Amino acid sequence: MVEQKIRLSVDAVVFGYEEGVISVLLIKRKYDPFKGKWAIPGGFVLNNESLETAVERELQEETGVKINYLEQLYTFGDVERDPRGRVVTVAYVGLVRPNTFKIFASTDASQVQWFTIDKLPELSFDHQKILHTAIARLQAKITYEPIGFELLDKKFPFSDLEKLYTTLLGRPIDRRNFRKKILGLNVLDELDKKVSKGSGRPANLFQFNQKRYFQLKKEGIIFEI
Amino acid sequence: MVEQKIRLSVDAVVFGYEEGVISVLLIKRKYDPFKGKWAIPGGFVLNNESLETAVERELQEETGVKINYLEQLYTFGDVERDPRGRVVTVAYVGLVRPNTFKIFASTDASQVQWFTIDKLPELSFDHQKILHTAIARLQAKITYEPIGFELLDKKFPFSDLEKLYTTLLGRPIDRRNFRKKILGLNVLDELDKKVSKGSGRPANLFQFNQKRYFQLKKEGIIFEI
DNA sequence: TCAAAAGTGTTAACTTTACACCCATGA
DNA sequence: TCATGGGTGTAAAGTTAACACTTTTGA
Repeated sequence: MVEQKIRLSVDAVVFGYEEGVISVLLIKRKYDPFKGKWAIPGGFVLNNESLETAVERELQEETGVKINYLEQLYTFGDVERDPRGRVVTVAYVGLVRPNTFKIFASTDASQVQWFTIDKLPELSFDHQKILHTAIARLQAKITYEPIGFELLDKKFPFSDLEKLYTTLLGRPIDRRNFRKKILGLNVLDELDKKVSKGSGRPANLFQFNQKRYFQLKKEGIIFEI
Repeated sequence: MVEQKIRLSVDAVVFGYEEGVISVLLIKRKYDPFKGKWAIPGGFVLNNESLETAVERELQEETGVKINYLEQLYTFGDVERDPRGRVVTVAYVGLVRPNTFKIFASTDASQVQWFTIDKLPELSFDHQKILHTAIARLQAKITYEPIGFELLDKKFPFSDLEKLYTTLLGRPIDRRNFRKKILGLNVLDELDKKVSKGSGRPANLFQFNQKRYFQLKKEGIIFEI
């Protein structure tokens, strides 16, 4: 048997949400191949680190993000996907709260930038395919797992959640029905605090109760929009 | 940067269904590590083959199965999952019709055998974890994608489908409601043929119309049980 | 007092569930 | 003619969808 010459990398599609806009974090590549082109952050896995550790390390190194939620997306292994040779990459989806940290470019990245998901630049490797797979996963997943909260502040007005879902699903949502449904799931705690956004009636703040969610999930109650 | 010493393998959890029983195909390992123990079929990816090709090749080599449906499951990359060193494996789920081929053991396998999924032997590596992930995927997926048909004969009596779902979901199904629902999805062609199983009224045969399914899927109609 | 965003219920349409008897065949 | 599995409809319960006005605040 010939020696295996496959290298393994990880890549992370990191989504952030702010004010009705979903963005993806991309880096500009400092080195060849695809020098000067945009790419999903990622890199080679070290011999003694888990895949998740590798993702977090690469993200930290290249961009400075603080990952809030991370899940494996898919493994891309086409023979010709990397001009340097055979590189198989395990792609992840990450969710972050962009307002809780400052991004910076470092190591392999000459720039880091948030891109609105409907104004993406040309990407390196097969990263467009990966990105589209990730967007599809995110859109599908928010309808059956409570991951939307990972994109919002810990305490948020209900309208933020509604707007997030409107944006991600790409269609309007009936406010009354949505509120009824979500509150009926019993995983949000309503706080006493209120917050006002410029003008208009101040909104009550809510907080996702993960503990209660896991409890309910164990009992077979499912989250579904 | 130190040289990467990670090897990449693929593994396939192959499910078959016959007469109310879901089985998994396992091999008995011919060589160390875990020599003589049961394992999911799989092996190392060659430098110039895609992951899917690798799965199909390994399955063919070790067991002789004819894969009917194959989908990527998850990539398992724990540092300590293989005693030989760092091996990351991309696991797949395969569905087959066991009555359409003959299994045989070859290359790394000293035996190949179908195991009912609730009478599994002790497994090598982290294969138990992989297998459980695969079972969960199969159970979840048959409720929102028409993959159950891949386990049945091309032409099947409705009761076979019903029994398959009963088995996989692990709960009884109302015959009338199930029939209404499935036929309402409009993806089954009713044939003129009938088949009789020993005694009782002969059943009409049905056939899954994949073309129509893809058509309907494109139009946004979703398969759901 | 006006503009802006938050909050709130009811009804009709639709979907899901529960349920039992007759039919066609082979032994 | 009996045993066996196949085939069929209806009504009640539950869920989803449609819809508009009042409240609270800041300017």
